[in-house]
This record gives sequence, C-alpha cells and structure tokens, in this order.
Amino acid sequence: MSVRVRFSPAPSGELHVGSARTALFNWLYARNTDGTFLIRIEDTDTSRTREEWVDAIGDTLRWLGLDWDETPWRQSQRIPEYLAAADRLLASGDAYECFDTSEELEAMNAERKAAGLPPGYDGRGRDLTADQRAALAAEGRPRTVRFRTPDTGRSVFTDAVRGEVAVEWSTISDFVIVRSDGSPLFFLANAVDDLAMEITHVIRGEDLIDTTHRVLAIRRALGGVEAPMYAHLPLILQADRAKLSKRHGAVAVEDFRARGILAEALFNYLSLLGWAPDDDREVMTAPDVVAAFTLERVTHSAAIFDDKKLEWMNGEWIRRLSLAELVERVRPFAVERYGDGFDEGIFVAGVTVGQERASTLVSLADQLAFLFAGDAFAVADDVWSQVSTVDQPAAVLDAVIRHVTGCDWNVDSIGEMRAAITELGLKPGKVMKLLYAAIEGRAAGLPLFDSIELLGREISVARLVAARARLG
RNA sequence: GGCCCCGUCGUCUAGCGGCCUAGGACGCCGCCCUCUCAAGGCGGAAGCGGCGGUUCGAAUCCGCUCGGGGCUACCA
Repeated sequence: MSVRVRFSPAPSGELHVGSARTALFNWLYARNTDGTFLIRIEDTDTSRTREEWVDAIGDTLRWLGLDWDETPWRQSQRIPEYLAAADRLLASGDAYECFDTSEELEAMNAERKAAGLPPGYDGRGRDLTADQRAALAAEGRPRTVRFRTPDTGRSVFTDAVRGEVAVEWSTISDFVIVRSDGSPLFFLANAVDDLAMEITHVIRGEDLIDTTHRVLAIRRALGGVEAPMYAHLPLILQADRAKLSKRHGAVAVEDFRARGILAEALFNYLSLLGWAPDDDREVMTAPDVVAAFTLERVTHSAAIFDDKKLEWMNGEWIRRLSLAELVERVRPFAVERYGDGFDEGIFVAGVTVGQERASTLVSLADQLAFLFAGDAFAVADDVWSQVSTVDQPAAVLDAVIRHVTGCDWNVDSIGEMRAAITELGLKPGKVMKLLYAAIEGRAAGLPLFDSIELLGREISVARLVAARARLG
C-alpha cells in the first residue's frame, strides 16, 4: 500500500516553525517512501480563519522546498460531509444531541471542581427521550452533538515513534463534535477526512497525542477498519522550555526568511530537530535528508530551538551557494536598502568579498552599506568613540592616507599599508578598527583592503581625511 | 488536580548490555592565522536527574522517585 500523508494547517496566522517542522517530516516521509504528500486546510473555525493566510502558508511551504501532490483539501468546503457523518453517528447511537447552555456547563464544571472531580461533561444529555429533546429545542436552547465515549476499558494505539500508547476511557468524557452554530469540530472533520483521503500515516506534533483516542473512536464508529499509523513528533520549545511564542522572537517561518535565513538552512536545521541520520552528517541537502529519513530515527524528547546553531548552519549554506546564486538571494535585501544608489558591479563585488564570513543575507546586505552611502557616509558617534581610542590615531591615519594616495590600485599594494603602520611601532591588528570605521563606518566589516579597492582611491582618501579631521 | 508523553554536555544529538575513562555538532573558553571579524586551524572545559533492583557487567533492562512538557474547550 502506497504511503499517503497530509499536512493540515489551520490558517489562523503565518506558518509557525513548529508547524513547518511537522510539514517537513510528513514531506520527508512521503518522499522517502515514494508516497503522496497532501495538504488539508483545517478552516472549520471560521472565527479564526483568514483567507490570506491560506495563500501565505502555501507560499511559505514552497519557499521551504515542500511541494505537494494533489489539489489541497479545504475543510470549509466539506461541511456537509462532516454533518452527514454526525447524522450517521446520531443514528447509530454513537452520538447524541445536547441542549445545555454555556452557563449550565460552566456551573457543572464549577460543581465538579468543588467536589474534587476533574472537569468534563457528566453525560447529562445522554438519555434524553426524543420528546425531551424536542421540548428543549423548542425552548430555543442551543443544540450540539456529542460523541459518546466508552465508560470502561482502555483505548490503545501503536505509535511509530512512541510505541504503545494507552489511556482509560473513563478519563475521557463525551465531547462535542458539532457546535451549536451547526459547524463541525476538529475531531469529527479529522476522522472523516483521514478516512476520505485514505491517509496511511498521521505525522504530527505530540501535543495532539491525547486527541488520537477520540479521533480513532469516531473513525471506528464511522466504519473505518484499518486505522492509519500515527507518529507523534517531539515538540519544539523555546529556551525557557515553554512552547514557542511570539514574545520570544521569531517563530514564523517568514520571520526567519526576512532575517536572511536561507531556505536550505532552515530546512536542514529543522530536519535535525527531532531526527538525526545514523551517521555524523549535519550539513545535508534535501535529497540527502530524504534518502536517510525514517520514522524510527525520530527522537522522543522535546527539543529547544537553538537560534545560534541555525545561524551557524546558515553561514555554512551561504558558503555553499555559488556566487551567482548568492547574489540573487542577497539582491532583494540590498535593493530594499540601497535602491537609489544601487550599482550592480559594486554590489556583486561586495557580495563576493562578503560571502566567506557572512552568517545571514541581511548581515551581508548591511555590510554593504558603506559602498552605497555616497555623500551621506558618516561614522556614528558611538562607533567613533569606540575606535578613536587606539594608539596614535593621527599618526596612523596620516600614514595610511599617504600610502593610499600613492600606492598601486590593487588589493596587495593597498595592503602594504600594514608596513606603514608597523613603522610607527604599532601592531596593525591593534589599530585596524580605526581604519575600518573610517572607511566602512563600523569597527568590523568586509575585509578592509578589498573594500578600499572597491570604493576607489578618491572616496577612500576622502573618508580617511575626514576621519583625520575629526581627530582634530 | 486527573490523564498522557518525555528525561545523555548550556543546546541539538549518537548510543539500542561489554567497542563508553560516553562520540559528533552549535555555543563557550584559550591559542594560532590574520587587516577587523561574523571565516579558518588547533586545543580545552562541560553530560548519562536521583535511588533501588536485574546482571559477571547498565547510559542502555525493570521499579520507585524527582524534574520537564502536553492535554484536560462548542481551538486545531
């Protein structure tokens, strides 16, 4: 039987890295097994769904390199299917109608809490007669449909990464599957669709592990024979071990993209959060990961998202890109910043020099600022006060100005300024930050000699002279 | 509170009874290279949560305990 997996995002915001990791693992499994990767938009909660997010999530998945195989399913277009399923459950007695108001339910839970009982529906609507239901409905009370869970016994399923997972049915009370506004809930839609889509493997976050029992119960009641294999992935946590949230920096994939993280790097990094190949490889291409991916090697414990390691990996990928490719990746960030003074030749030369040490596309684009600053170039006060404290700043600048004014115009000749500095009895490394600031406006940046060559003699000398003048 | 899942360096992980005086990577520290450094090279500190068992032998198996996370909605 061919593998069919699905990624089912709720379009209530941008794609979260946790969701992206779930999508990625589904995709990896499908590609590794030559199976089918499907998308299902879970938009039954109309109050939280926004159409723009549907497109945005698709764009993000494509950017990450995750392609899907068939037209995405939309739960909002399948409401009649879910309600028909609910009717069948009603007819078979697996579900029943309830007419409790939210106030009554709140009061019920308050009572249970006071009595030391866990919260949950007490089953008060289970045995209403048809007449009673009609009467309650006539009162204008809200009508919901609840699924009837067993009172005894255990629910057991085998998870591909966790093994056997079991829970007592007595701890799961009857739950709502159709809201009072007539719309279906997650559990129902999930069971109906996994059946209809012939999903063979459900790969998702561990936060959903407890819902599996309920979805599986509905599935069985609906006549589903063979259940899909479930695989619950460890959660991704932030540094304080709490769930990833917007309060703690970037959590949306688009945030990383905007920061200049490469899709290759995020793909690679996310692959290694909760999974590892059976060797020491870390920097891996998508085909490498696809070839090595198995559910058996998915790890069990929650993983903390390490931004530092992501940045390191991003640098690795920046170095692996061809120059032409890197230029195209940096371009939008550079155009955004230097639109007016943008010069293609200078830009490409700058990226060439910066590729070796950059960690993000944004940091690389930022380092190019001095090349496009023109007459607006200035060294910020805080930078200046930090770099002007080197030994003999005036003598250093005088010597360098003299050198740059007269030397041949190539990197090696420009670099001979080191000798001029040494002659002053100084170690070049100790005073270079002054020169970096004078030329690039920052204490550290693109390699200086290349930068001076790129800038040209006239502008370079002018900037050095300006710095000298500032010393007084 | 109840239920479920999880527990190897700060972090991601390798490990599936002897190959482990626990390996790799990020980060950190030091040194080197050197024109800054966000790159490169070399080296270092750093971990099996705890307690009992099983066994000739346990990071690996079992129990308890402690700790972390998740769920407990007319969200998904």
